[in-house]
Amino acid sequence: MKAEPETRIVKGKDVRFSVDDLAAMPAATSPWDGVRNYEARNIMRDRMRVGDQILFYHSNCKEPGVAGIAEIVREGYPDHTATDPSHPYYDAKSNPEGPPRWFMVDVRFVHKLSRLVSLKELKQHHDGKLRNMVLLNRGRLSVQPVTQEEFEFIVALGSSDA
DNA sequence: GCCAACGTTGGC
DNA sequence: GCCAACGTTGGC
Repeated sequence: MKAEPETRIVKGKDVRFSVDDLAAMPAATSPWDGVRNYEARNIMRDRMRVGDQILFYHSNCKEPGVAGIAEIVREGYPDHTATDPSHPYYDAKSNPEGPPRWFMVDVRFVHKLSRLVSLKELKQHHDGKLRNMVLLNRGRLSVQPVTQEEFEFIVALGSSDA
């Protein structure tokens, strides 16, 4: 799951959200709101289960890469920020009276990796263990599937010295 | 700030 | 249902 760790102002509000920001939340837990892509939404709505772990990826920043691990603590439910006109992620096409268009999950901080596993480093394994990784083959999707093998490989990288 | 990749919109 | 125009993502 991708989030932007550096300050970015949308509609007057800072939408920055880093792995440290998650850790600092009450109960180290936060809704993953603001996803406005149907494929990403479907993954949150239909595939994520309580207890699943996710890689917390920092995007659109100085050093993009996997920064930590979180886990799903609440399964897909409507993203109410879509129908709040004052919210940075307001979606004018979402009808508060109709069926919800956008969904979110709640995630809880698990731990940071000992070191950030940068996109640059991930790319070094594009011909190897990360051959099929969606992040490298497709990019541009803010919630995307990761295989068990990819997950373990990246966590192992982030647990060792560079 | 640039721009490639790619998702969405909307006319036809 | 096609596809050109447009908007967004996100690395660099």
